[in-house]
Amino acid sequence: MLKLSKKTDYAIILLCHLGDVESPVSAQEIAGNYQLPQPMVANILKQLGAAGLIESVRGQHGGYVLAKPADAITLSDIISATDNPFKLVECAHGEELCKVQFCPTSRPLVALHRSIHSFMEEMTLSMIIRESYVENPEVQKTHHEITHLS
Amino acid sequence: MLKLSKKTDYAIILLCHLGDVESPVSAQEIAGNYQLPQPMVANILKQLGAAGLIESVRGQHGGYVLAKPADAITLSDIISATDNPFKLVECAHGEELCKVQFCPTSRPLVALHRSIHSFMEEMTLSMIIRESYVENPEVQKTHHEITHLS
DNA sequence: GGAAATAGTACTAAAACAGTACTATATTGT
DNA sequence: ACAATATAGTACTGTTTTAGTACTATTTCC
Repeated sequence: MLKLSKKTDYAIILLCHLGDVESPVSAQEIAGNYQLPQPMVANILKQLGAAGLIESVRGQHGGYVLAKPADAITLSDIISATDNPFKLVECAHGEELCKVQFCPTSRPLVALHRSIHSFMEEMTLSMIIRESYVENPEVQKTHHEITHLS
Repeated sequence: MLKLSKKTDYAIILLCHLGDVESPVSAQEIAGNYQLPQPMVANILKQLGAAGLIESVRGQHGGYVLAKPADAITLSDIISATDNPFKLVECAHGEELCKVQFCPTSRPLVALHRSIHSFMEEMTLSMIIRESYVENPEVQKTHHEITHLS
């Protein structure tokens, strides 16, 4: 089904959190804050670090901070880091068939793919954080007190 | 991962095909045309029929036709028919937690969900068919000769 | 009645996902 | 020095989802 994996789901939450603070935050701290399984959170942060979206500080008071401004991180970046790069469809026929230059088998989905992909390229972390406040205009708390809902 | 299931992938192809013809087309005919497994195609057509997107004609020269104009069928409709209705995220915490009225856990994703969902509501089958021609401006054949590619 | 089509539903193997576990390394504080 | 607390890297496993198949019943045309 067309839905975000929990990994990406969590990753967005974690990144929103990191976008609201300056000093490094540990995996344990975030996991506790959102009641998420600590090993899961730790793993996702590792992946986000490996993808270059966040930077790590090792050692006793270590943790993670954003590696770049929140408006330089796109939804596409996040999905690429936690799942594979976004691909709306796979070639449904044999691989060899679809590697020919002018594959005769379907292009309607390519247009769709591009539309959604460019949407994700334009949707930045800062926009996500901003929209979360708009959703809760009456609530005046820092973002990391607001978590997620389906 | 955020991708269409093969079912939906195929469904779009099938619907594009039906959008280009007037008389009923059988599952076998379509399967042969696109080299797709016949039982799979048959099953998807059944589902699309149950969802009211296409109408069936039973009997020897039966088949399927669109139940409504191609610009009245949205991508959202198609996904709802073949997979479940689009839901970007599930509640990642316990179900009981997120059923409370003002769930404190995250709303950034709700905004995302709405954006993508409205995109899918606006993307009609006729747009998909039209864009497939734009993709292949040099090719002047009926659409059902053009299939799909990842 | 036979052929060819849809209707409905149940089943299964393979792949993806979610979550856990373990070992190694780095940094801080005492 | 050493204990505590953190990240780094990676491997493993049970569960769920997906993709595809199979079977039986019904409808329609010839």
